[in-house]
Amino acid sequence: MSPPRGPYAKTADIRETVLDTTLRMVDEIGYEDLTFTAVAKECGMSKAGLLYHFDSWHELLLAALERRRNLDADRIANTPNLSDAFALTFEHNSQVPGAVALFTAMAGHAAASPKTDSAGRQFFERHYQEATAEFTRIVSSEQERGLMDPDVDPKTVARILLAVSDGLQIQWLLDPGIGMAEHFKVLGKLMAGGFRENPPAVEIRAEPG
Amino acid sequence: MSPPRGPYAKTADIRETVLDTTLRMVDEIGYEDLTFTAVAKECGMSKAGLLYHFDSWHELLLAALERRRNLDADRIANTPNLSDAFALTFEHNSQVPGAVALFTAMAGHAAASPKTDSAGRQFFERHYQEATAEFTRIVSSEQERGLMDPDVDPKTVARILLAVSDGLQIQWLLDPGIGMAEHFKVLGKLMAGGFRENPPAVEIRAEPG
Amino acid sequence: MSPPRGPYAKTADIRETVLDTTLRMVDEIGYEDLTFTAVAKECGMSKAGLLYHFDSWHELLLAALERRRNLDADRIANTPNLSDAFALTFEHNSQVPGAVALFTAMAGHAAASPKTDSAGRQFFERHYQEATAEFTRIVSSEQERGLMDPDVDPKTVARILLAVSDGLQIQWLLDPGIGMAEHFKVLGKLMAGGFRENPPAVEIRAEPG
Amino acid sequence: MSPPRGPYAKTADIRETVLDTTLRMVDEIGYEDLTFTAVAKECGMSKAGLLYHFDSWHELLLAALERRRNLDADRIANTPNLSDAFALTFEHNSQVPGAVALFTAMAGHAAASPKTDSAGRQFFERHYQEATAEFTRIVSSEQERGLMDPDVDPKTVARILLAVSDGLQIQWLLDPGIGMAEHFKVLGKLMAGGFRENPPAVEIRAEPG
DNA sequence: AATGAATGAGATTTCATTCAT
DNA sequence: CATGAATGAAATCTCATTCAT
Repeated sequence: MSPPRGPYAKTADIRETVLDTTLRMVDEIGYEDLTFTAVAKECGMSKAGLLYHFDSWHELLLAALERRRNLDADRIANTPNLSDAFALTFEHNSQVPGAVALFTAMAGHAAASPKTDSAGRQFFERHYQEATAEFTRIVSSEQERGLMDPDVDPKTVARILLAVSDGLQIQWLLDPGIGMAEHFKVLGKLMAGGFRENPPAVEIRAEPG
Repeated sequence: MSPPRGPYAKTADIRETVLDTTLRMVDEIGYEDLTFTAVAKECGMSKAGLLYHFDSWHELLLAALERRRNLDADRIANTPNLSDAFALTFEHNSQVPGAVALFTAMAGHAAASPKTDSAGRQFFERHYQEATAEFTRIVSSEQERGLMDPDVDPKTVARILLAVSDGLQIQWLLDPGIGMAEHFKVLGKLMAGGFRENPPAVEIRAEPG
Repeated sequence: MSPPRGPYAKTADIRETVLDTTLRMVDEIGYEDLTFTAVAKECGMSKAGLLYHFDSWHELLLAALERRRNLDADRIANTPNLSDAFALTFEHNSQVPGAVALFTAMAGHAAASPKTDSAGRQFFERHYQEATAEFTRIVSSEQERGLMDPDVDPKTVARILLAVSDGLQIQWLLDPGIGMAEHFKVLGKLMAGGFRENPPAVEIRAEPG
Repeated sequence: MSPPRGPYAKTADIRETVLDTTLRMVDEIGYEDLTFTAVAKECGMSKAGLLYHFDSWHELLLAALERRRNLDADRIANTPNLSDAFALTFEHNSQVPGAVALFTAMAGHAAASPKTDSAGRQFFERHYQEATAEFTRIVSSEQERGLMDPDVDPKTVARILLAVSDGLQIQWLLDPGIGMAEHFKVLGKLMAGGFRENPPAVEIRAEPG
């Protein structure tokens, strides 16, 4: 029942610390300059010491993305409101551009190297399944409340929204002048279609009237 | 004083050949395994020889992306129809997943390293400006033809569509089972909003009227 | 004063188990891929745990070779017949190519590093002394029975035979097609010289008459 | 016809120099402490520079063994006399114990790892084929001159002699007190069998007749 | 008797780049 | 216009070993 021993708890803590350090660093120095050596040093550990906790650099990276995903999931888990979920996600991502870039780069790699990067593929497939499920839930909720066309497949819409989220991020990184609030507003309007003239959902963080 | 024209033409030809080879290779072997050495060999050139034509590896990569962009721009230049433009872009991208991944990775890098990668940033800023302009033109056209809410800012919609395009790509790479046609259809419906019941725009490749 | 016997017996048992595991593994995966870590895991022990029983990896390896030697010595201890002794040794060695390779490699190292590997040198010197003694005994026996020229120094012949054994092994590993029986036959003939036309000794395992 | 360019000749020279340096070093410091880094430094080259000439460390090592083999082959190429060939080979080997150990270790590895070390296996198979052929030639010559039993297969004898050579080497390394001359003498006697009472061949370096 | 954690030293290899020719 | 040669910096990872518990 209980985990093998006391030290194990400590190990889990160390993993978390390392993962958080990795996520912090990737935003500070960018994912291309993020190296195993640098992470080890920042953690006050030797490279070999770090490899004791993670089997490889690649595995550590995936674990870091997974940790971020868990934090993200918690964030929107109780958000029934589409625009709020969207805004929350975006706001957080905006603060961790490096992590976003890392995510995208690794996703690209996993997608392009299905044979040699099975761990990566596995991770990203699951990530998108879960993320899609989460957004699907929200979209369905909007449909039930009459805020969105009930005839469209909620899962399809969820994937589209996920894509917008990923894609807008990149544009925003390259040009922070882009006003995201405005984009959310327009997106909400488009999503609502002709169903409600002033659907509360499109007002970012607005209290429904 | 001015150098003879002949060599210049040859140089330009070589650049083009190299760029096309690079784009072909990135799809065959993935951008992470694409190395300067490999490109040089495939071009039947020594590394030093290749560096005569391009100042650096990074510059070569950016040049390759630029070449792809030119080809892409030509493709949708005369497409007034939104869903056609969308489908055309996607169809081409689907055939060059490696180039898409490379693009995204370099964009991420440029965004995350504004100081050290000014060339990259410059390239991507211009790329998005041009791409946005292109899509803006199309969106405006749709609005003029009464296929889309004229009150929304066309540029904002254009950026959103661009984001969908970039984002859906990644999901599709990870799960080719995703039916893109279906997503286009739903996207079209959402874009059209309540303006037309069966707006021709949502029919992929359909002739209006 | 003296520690209780129980733990000692257990320790000795564990050492034996580890040694046998090591010998088994070296044949399965080759001596170059045989690592301390791998042995520990296969023994269901941690690395630190294994080091409790053996002072170092090198010591463990020497101990493993010593164990093999003991098994080998038992095998030919009661064999007065030269060709039988030869065949027995070879047959066993053929089934443990990894151990043979390990032996040779460590012997080479010990010979080449007399200063830094005194334990190794000590081991191999003793090994050859004992092996030579064993073969000398057999050669003498053959001479007494009139099967071999009594004028040659039996110890010298013993060393030569030992050398043939070690050397043929390598050739056989590289080309298992080499028929060892044939080589034994010829070797026996050469050893017998002109002393007996059909000396029983040269017929491998054959019943005389 | 002519090789591509002038510089090629220089490259061949460099390879030879590196190979000779490697062979010298392996005798000075032993093959287990011989590293790529050390060889590069001794050659006054960077590691990367050295890798320009050899694709990998393993390849360099095999090339070094091949060079040694060529030198060896030249040495006995014109020796029709068995004991002379034997003595020549041994004398040289005695001066390069490290190379002998390296050879044996790599042979063991190649034999034990046929799948992963195909280059090694290829090298050693060829090596033994050629060495066997050389000794076969000499043995046949001895038989023709009536110095050896003509009924035995010369190739089989050749392999046995090769084995003695490889095996005695190890024993001699471990105990340089072993008098090799004595062993040659006995070996010659055994080889000659009853054919000649005082066959000139058994006198090391003796002038026939 | 055995473990989890951590280390240090070093290994090979990759890769864009430089330079003289 | 192009090459062969050489480099430097860094990368990930291996492995036996140590130490406190």
